[in-house]
Parts: sequence; structure tokens; C-alpha cells
Amino acid sequence: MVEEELPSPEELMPLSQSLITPRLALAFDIASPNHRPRQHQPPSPYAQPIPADLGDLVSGAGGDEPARTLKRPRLVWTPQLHKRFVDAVAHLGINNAVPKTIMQLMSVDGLTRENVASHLQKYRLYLKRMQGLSGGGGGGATADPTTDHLFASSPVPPHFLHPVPGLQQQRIAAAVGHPQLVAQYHRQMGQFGSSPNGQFEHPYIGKQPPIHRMGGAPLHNQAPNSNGNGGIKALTLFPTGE
DNA sequence: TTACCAATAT
DNA sequence: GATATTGGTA
Repeated sequence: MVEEELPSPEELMPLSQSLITPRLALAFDIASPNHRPRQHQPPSPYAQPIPADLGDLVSGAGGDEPARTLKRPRLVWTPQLHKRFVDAVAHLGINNAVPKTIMQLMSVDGLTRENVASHLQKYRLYLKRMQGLSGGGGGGATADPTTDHLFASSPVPPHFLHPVPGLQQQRIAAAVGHPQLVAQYHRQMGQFGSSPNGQFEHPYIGKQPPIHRMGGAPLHNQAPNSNGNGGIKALTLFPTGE
């Protein structure tokens, strides 16, 4: 069987590293002279699972955050990020795979429900298109990587095309919302092999209780992406790589 | 009121 | 074309 493994720590790592140059981030965030690009929280008591972080999340209680009015750069769905998305959907079951739940299971800091909703919408169209294809030809049911190169980068679980009522993963669905359970999920998922260096110390699992996510200084990562855009900066999680 | 979802906009 | 935003609905 093909293995569906979560991105290894090493693959997730880049999430918190690359991104934009601090200089650019400051250009946006600058308001206070002593601005702190990223507050690293104290070492986590427990080894955190996978939480990949997009950028800065918490807004300090410093007072007024201009970030509330700032718009985030467009999220770029890299194959790795998409993999995580598919993985979450696969383990949730089609029925429970709704934006909020997926977002929670993914545990990607900075990722919003809207981000997921938008991607999910497109992904569903992709699945539907595939179902249509597998009904007639007799040939391969694979779509063109040319058109769907992103979606083709991650294997589509078979049951995605075969909605089986009553077979959803309600256990995982129940787990969502419980940081510890989600942590276990991620751990068992293939997140072992943590780096001996303890390089990924991550304080929090997603964003449950302590952090306010709205109105903060969410993600500031951007890449000089040569998007089809005229100059809009895009959020790049990490270099596309398989 | 929140969240989903399809449509529409950038 | 990819992602964001909107509007109607549950």
C-alpha cells in the first residue's frame, strides 16, 4: 500500500523558518520602536506534535494593534501543506471534514478557517471531477498533473470517491478541539523521529484557549513571489519540494 | 450568532 | 489560475 505519512519533522521545519525577510515584516508591523518579530515561548512542558506555524500569531496585549486592519498575504498552498490538508480530511471522514474541523486537525498556526474553506471548495471540485472521470474510460483515472499539479501531489484516499454513510471517523472528530488528543493523533501519524536537537519546541498546539487570533499580528511572512499578481505578496510556507 | 457552502471577485 | 471575499442559508 502506498504510505500516507505526515510530513516528517524536517519537512515541516521550514514552515517556521523561511518566509519573509524580517525587514519586510517590520515594514508592516512597525509601530513600536521595540518591536519583537517573534516571541518564542518558553520550552514546552511536553513535546509538541506537529504544529507548524505560519507566522506570528498572538497579538500582544500591548494596546492597539494595527494588525487588526492589516490584510494577510495570500496563502500559498504548497504540496506539503496540501498533504496535511488531505491527511486531515482523510482521517476526519468526508462527513466531518468541514473547514473548522480540518483547520483544527491540521494545527497549522496562522491558518484560518477561510483559508481552509476556500481550499476545500476547490478540492471538492477536484474530487468530483475525478469521480466523473473514473466512471467511463477504463483507462487511468488520474487527472492531468498539468492542470491539477497541486492536488495530484497528494494521493487521494479511495473513500473520498466513495462516500460511505455511517463510516465516518467520529472518534477523530471528537478529538478535534482537544489539543492533547490532536497531539496524540499527530504523533501517531508519523511524526516520530523528532530531531534529537529538539529543534521544534512548540508551545501550543493550535490556537485554542490562550491566544487571540483575531486582530493580532497574524502572519507576516511573505515571499517575493512571482505570482500572477501585480505585486501582491504571497504567503509562502516553504519552498515547494517533494 | 456561528459556520457551511456556492458564487463571485481580486 | 489560485486564493479571498461575499451572500444566502442552516
